[in-house]
This record gives sequence, structure tokens and C-alpha cells, in this order.
Amino acid sequence: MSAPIALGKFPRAILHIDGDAFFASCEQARNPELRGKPVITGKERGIAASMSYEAKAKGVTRAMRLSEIKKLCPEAIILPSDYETYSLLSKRFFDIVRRYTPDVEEYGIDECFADLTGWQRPFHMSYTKIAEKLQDDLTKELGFTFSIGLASTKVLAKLGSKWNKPNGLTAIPNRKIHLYLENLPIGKPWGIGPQTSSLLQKYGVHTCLDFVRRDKEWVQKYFPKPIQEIWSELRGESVMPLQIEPRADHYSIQKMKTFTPPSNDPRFVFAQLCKNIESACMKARGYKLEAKKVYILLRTQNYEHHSTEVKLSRPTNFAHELIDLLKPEFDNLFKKGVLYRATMIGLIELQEPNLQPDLFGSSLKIDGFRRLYEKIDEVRAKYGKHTIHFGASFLAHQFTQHSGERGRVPERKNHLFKGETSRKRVGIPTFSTELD
DNA sequence: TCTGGGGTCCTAGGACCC
DNA sequence: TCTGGGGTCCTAGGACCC
Repeated sequence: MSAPIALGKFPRAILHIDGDAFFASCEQARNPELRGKPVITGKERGIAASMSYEAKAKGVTRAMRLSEIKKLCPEAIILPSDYETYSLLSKRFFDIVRRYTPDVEEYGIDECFADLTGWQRPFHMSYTKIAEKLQDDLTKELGFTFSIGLASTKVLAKLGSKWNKPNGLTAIPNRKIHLYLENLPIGKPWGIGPQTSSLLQKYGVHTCLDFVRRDKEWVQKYFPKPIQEIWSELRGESVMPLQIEPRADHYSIQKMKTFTPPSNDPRFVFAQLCKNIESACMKARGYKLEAKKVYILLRTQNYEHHSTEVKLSRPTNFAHELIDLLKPEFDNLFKKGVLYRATMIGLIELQEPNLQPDLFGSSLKIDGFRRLYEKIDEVRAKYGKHTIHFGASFLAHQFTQHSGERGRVPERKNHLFKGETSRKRVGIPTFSTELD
């Protein structure tokens, strides 16, 4: 048994604030007719993304299929997700929190951490009172409820906000930590997933209290840094700083697509990847950013991941360049006879274009492509995202258009890929268009 | 929980160098 | 020729999060 758990009420006062059923609540706040009714978002995906407490009461759970929901709760109101509205309300949420302290870490669209340390005196209120007032402001101004945890560390504050949902406020002062950890399964805290949880249980650690009672040396010997940090935080010792700095916007862009059934046809899988590349590049162009590095990932039917990273000789957001560059990488990664169920592209180390003229004249050509892509993006904005696309991803589009997706490519489509190789030689992209 | 799409962070191990 | 020990950088993959 190592040193006792840290004493003192709140060496630091950290809040974790969590919007209750955030997406569904946003819908109810916007449309009062929906209040008090079972509201579910996620229509576009066919599964429940978020559900109001009225829907939860009827037994609706996350990721439940819509068909099942209709059986369970015929009066359910099922809406497509509207991320623009949610982001807007999210921003207002964070702004309200910032009235109380500038030290706010935006963590996800519906939750944040806030450091109140030192603010009791200026406010003439205890930390708990400040939290209550903040909670009140949020509900009055946004029209729905939030759950709050108050503790000395982020991990404990997060436990607190989950403790009593919805509309709860749970303070965990250091001297009471053991009461909360006593019967709490070891898999519950933020950052302890199934792998770590089952390993800890093999060592005889079943509750969080079991865990914090182990020696520091023991934890250091058997577990990596992130788990050691959770150990400290659960004991009331803050070691995870709030990330106040707003993250560099779109430091990376990823596009993943799962297809059913899984496929072992390299042409089909590569076409899916090309589709990812096109939409990732389009997004990057929308933000006026170029990638210095990219990676691709293939997910097999057994949920194994195989990936590779490529450093670019020059930053780009041109899909045709990446498709050329990544074809050999893809061929390397792709194993014959293995079934794949998803492809992913990541554009990383994004930066603003460097517009300096270069000494070797290649910028003229780049400028040409830049204008070409501007035109393409215009057409896409006007007529729809998939009106213009590369020959290389044609197969992928074919498959999604005729909803019966199959994992095998009909033989007669082969010529498309001959076109693709000739394009590669000449260095000019070919487009296939469905515009009249 | 038989599995959606988008993220972050950490680590082990190889390559290369002195 | 063989044999160390270290350092740094890079990358693939794991684990976890919402």
C-alpha cells in the first residue's frame, strides 16, 4: 500500500460539462413542438446517433437500427443529423462557460473541461455554487440540460459528470474519492478501454479503488504512460493539463468508407480509395489547405488494419497527384485473397499553400491545375458532389448509384482501368462526367 | 455492442550514425 | 575483422476517445 490519497478539498477545481443527449436536445431546443417527445437523430445513417431521454425511456439505445426503433416506439420522431445547427449551439455553449473562466478545453462537440481554480474569491462563491450557476445559465439560454462533474482532476471530473445524468451536478472532493471508486468497475474511467481493463483484472484489479491502492512502482512496471496518468488522476493528483489552445483547425482530414459486402478485388478496393482521396482533397481545397504527408489504410474483413504513410515532395491538394502516388503504395499493401471492408485516406500536416514563385517554372503547371480544380469544385457545388469524378473511382460510384452494392467488379468494366494507366503516362487527369 | 466515421496519442522496433 | 554502446529519426500499429 502506497501513500494515502491526496488530501485537501480541491487543490484544483476542474469542471467537466456534458450536454445531455446533445443532438436530440438541440433539435428539441430549436423546435419546441418536439419537447417532451421521443426524438432520435441519425436518420441519414439508418441508426440512432442520439436520442432524447423520452426515447431512452422507451428502450431506444445508441446505434439501434431505425426499423427496430419503429417497432419499439412507433411515435418516435426520427430526424437527419444537422451538424451545422449542433456546431452553432456548441459554440454558444462554450462561450457561456468562458464567462466564468478563460481556461476552457473544448473536447468534442457536446462537452468541455473548465478550470475554475482560484475563482471562488472573485465570484464570492464556492466552486459548487459557481458550477450550479453555470448550469443554470446553460439551461436558461440554450433550452436544455447539462451534467457537470467537479473535482481536482480531469478524469475525476469526467466521472462526476456521468455520475448523475441528466441535469446532474456531482462534486468529488479529494477526501471523498474512495466513496466513488469503491464499487466502480475498472473499465469505467475515461481512458481505460477493454484491453487495459481485462489486463488489470488478470492482476486482480476489479474496481477503481483496487487500482488506486496499488503502488506507483507496480503501475509503472506493468503499464504505459497514459494508464499511469489515469492512476494519478484517480487519486486526485492532477497530471493532465487542459488543452486551452484551440487546436489548429483541420490539422488533418480523413475520409473512410466501409463497403458491404467485403471485397478482394483490387480494382474495386482501389476505386473506393480513389473516391476517399477525391472527397478528402475537395475538403482540403475548401479550407485552402495542402497536405505535406498522407497515409492510406485498408481494413480487412477481420478488422485488421494495414496502413502506410507517404511524405510528399511538395504539399498538394490535387487528387490526381495523390492517386498516382498512392497506386504503388496500395499495390504493396493489398494482399491477394484477403477480403477488405473499408479504405481510408488521411491528409496530414496540412498547411496553407506556399505561394512563392519557384525558380524552375513548375508553378505554371500547378496554377493550371489549381484553376481546373476550382472549376470542378464549382460544378460540384452547383450540381452535386458526385457529378464529376475521376475515371479511377468510376467503379466505386457505379456501385453506390445502383444501391445493390456488390464486392465484385463486372469484367466488362475493365477498360476503365486501361484508361487510368494511360492517363498516368501522360500525366493528365481524365474525368468521367455524368453531366449532360 | 459483432463494428460508423473521424480523431489523438503512445510505443516498439528498424535504420542509420558515431 | 568483429564487436560494443548509444543516440536520433522514422514508421506501423495499438489503444482509446466522441
